[in-house]
Amino acid sequence: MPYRDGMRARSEGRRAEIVRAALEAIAERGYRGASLAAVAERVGLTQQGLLHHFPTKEALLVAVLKERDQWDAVPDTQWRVDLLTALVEYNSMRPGIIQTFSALLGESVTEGHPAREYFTDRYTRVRANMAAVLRTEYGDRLPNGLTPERTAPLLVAVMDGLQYQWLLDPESVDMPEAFRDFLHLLGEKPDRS
Amino acid sequence: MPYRDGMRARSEGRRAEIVRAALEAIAERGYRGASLAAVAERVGLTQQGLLHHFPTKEALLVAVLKERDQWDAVPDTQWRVDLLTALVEYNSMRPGIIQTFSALLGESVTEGHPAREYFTDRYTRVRANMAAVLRTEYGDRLPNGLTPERTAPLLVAVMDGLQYQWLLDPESVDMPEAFRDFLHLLGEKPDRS
DNA sequence: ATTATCTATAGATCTATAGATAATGC
DNA sequence: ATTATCTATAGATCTATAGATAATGC
Repeated sequence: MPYRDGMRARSEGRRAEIVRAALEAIAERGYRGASLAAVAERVGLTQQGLLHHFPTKEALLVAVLKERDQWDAVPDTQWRVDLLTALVEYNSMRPGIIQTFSALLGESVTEGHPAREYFTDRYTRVRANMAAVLRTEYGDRLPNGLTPERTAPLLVAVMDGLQYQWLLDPESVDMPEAFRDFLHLLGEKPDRS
Repeated sequence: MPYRDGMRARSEGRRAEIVRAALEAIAERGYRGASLAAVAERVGLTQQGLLHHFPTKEALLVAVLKERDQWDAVPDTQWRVDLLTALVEYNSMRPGIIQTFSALLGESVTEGHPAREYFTDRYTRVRANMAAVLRTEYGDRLPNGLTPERTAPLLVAVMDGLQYQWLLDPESVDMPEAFRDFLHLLGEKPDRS
């Protein structure tokens, strides 16, 4: 069925362009501050033209969040602590994306924000996933005695918190180094062969 | 000079009321999303009445940030790690305030946000201060070998990151417990008597 | 006189709907 | 026919200014 696929392919391409533009606009002004017109301008459309592809502003946000899920799409079962280090290093090379989602996270704690549920669910999932990763690599207790479940929220908190400090002052904060320091704090991994 | 003092006292009282209302409005909608009219309504004023006390929206934000500086106004030299634990416990009882400043921090990483410089400067100061606190209590190296300067950004990151997780899902995240876990990770303090 | 507050209003936005026009692909 | 895009526009907001009115405290 070359017709339907052709249509979808072209349409999806346009939509992808728009999502990319939305990511940039949100990085600059947050979700509430990013107008549809500003996003549209980035892809050479009028605001009404954009609404042909996403019927509401919220629909566009949903697409942005869906896009985010694609990224660190290492399958949940294949995460390892050293991949986290690599992820932080990679992140430190793309401030734009980090800025987008740090701004969204900040906004999402306000009442009735359309990304609130997304982030709540995501953190629940990520904490559980990180706990599983830690258990695989350290066993039921880390060297310092903490359980993986108690350590996971700290691991996630450090990643997020460092991003804010780094975005505000990249010269003063070496994010990857700081994250490695945190892993060092967790203690040496036991030999589990 | 009872006249001038009287005037200032009454005026300052009104201004303080307005700042309090602004803190609440920002917690609910962020700075960009909080309209002057919404703040004014909270104190029974019209939007134009409010502008008599703060000539612009940004002037009101500046007052909000100034207020923030008053709080953890333990003199820089008198901080101790166990006061941090108490602070985190105290914070966990006032979600409103934490929400206000978590929302502001998130917004502040976007371009040209009026609180950006405030937060940049604040984090520089807080990191230096935390490093000094750690040095006083642990000496030049923590038990795990990290210097106070390398540990300080992690300490700050954990506090901020935990706040987001806790605001999004207070049932699932025990913020004070998690923070104590982090301090445990730093290792036992040496006897420095 | 100074201070606090109000009404009226200008001038920008912003999201979303309605409906026209052009292009595309059977 | 379907899809993509545009113009026109409704209806809400939003910040800020201008200027009137009332209250306060010498």
